[in-house]
Amino acid sequence: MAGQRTRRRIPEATVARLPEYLKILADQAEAGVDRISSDGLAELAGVNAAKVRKDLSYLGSYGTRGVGYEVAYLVYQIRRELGLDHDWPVVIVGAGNLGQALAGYGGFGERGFPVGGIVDLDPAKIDTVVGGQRVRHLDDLPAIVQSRQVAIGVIATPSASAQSAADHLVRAGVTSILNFAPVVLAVPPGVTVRKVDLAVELQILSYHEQRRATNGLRAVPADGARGATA
Amino acid sequence: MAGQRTRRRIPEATVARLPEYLKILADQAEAGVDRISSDGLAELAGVNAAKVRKDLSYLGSYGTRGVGYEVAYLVYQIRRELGLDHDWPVVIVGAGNLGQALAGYGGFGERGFPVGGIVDLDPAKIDTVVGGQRVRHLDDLPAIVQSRQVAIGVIATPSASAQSAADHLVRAGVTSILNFAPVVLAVPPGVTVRKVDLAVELQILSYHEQRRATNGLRAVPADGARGATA
DNA sequence: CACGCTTTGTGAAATCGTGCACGAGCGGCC
DNA sequence: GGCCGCTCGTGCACGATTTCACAAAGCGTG
Repeated sequence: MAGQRTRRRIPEATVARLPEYLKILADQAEAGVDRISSDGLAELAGVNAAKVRKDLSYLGSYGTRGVGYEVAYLVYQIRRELGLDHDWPVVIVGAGNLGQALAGYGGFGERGFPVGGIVDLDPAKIDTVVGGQRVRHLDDLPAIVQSRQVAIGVIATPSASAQSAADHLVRAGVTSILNFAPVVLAVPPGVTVRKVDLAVELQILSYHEQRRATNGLRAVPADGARGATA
Repeated sequence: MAGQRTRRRIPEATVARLPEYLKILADQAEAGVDRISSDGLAELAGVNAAKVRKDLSYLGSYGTRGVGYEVAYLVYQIRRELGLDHDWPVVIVGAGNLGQALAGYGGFGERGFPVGGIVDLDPAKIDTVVGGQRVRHLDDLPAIVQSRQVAIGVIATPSASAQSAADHLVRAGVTSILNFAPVVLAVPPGVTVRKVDLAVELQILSYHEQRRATNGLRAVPADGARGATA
């Protein structure tokens, strides 16, 4: 019972799908569904049933042959594996348009990532209140990170300041960064960075549109989550 | 000169990197750099040089051996391949927190994706002005899509309305969707969907944090754009 | 004009991810 | 208690992607 250690290394592709499964399973649990088959989950997630089984098998053998998976238990196991059995406060760097929207968007806290602080450099923004948080000066970053045990930083600054923001975060002790600025960050080994770039997403869509126009009218499912026919 | 047709099918993984290269190259061009080697570009993009060469080779043989690539020409070719030689107006569905932030964020227009319209269902939001656009009723969607030749829709609604938003978009003639709602959309074949889910990104970071805590302190680069040591 | 240095473009090998097919295990029924 | 039907877990083949390694091809120099 004492925290079974992580069994094996989970492939990155699987890790990227687990949150999706988790969301669906949590919804199902709320809707009163007790059990689900790999087929059922696959349909809801828009993926192949074999993939679901293989993905879940990395967590352990938590299914029952002939029956399926117990939803609640699966939710528990995925949460545990993803480290979602406790909250992860995040600190947002940059209280501009995007930073404010992120702080104001309640979705973070609900899903286990409460905003532990917002910092900025602009004196005009400091001490204003955004999403229930008082904006503090960048210099306070180390104190915020220490006191609230923040491990995840969100960069919502203009591109030009993003690298500096990353440096500050790393120096303050943050080891995971979600970067919204369209620049490639340099960070020391041991720090994980993920990037979200809306322009990139749109440009990928543009490619598919362009291709549809140039060649015949061919269906080209995109890489991410693709929809299935209803 | 008359639009060389697309040479081959470009792998999806490559398509996802081209916008990154494009961004870097455009920055370099602006900084006055004329030529760049696969090595140089690789370093700036945080990837392997061979990968850069292979990626670019899908566009054609636009490099000069012993010299490198001409930045301006590469920019031109990537833009052409991605279909960025003209603007792609987008329509935003949902004028809530996120929709407003997206419309207000100037980055879209600058990068060739002007906001061609915003629609919502809430009478309280309709006719308010967001990011220079008057919010219109969802019923006006077909008219907006037709008149402005919109091919790309952005879903910024609550989860519960996302599927309905997608249905409206598809019916209005949109063939590419960028979905910010944390749900799997069902769309007919021929429609491309990409999903951006902040909670998923954070949960992936959480996994890596959790793993760092459980096992030794091991460096685990994430899937997306990872940073290199400075 | 030939040589050597540099950097591209690309086969081939290695790795990673996906999907199929099927044996194994479980619950329910007779 | 044994049989049947269902669904998981997984070995295997396949396809996609990454990486390596090197021949081909410019460019500058003597």
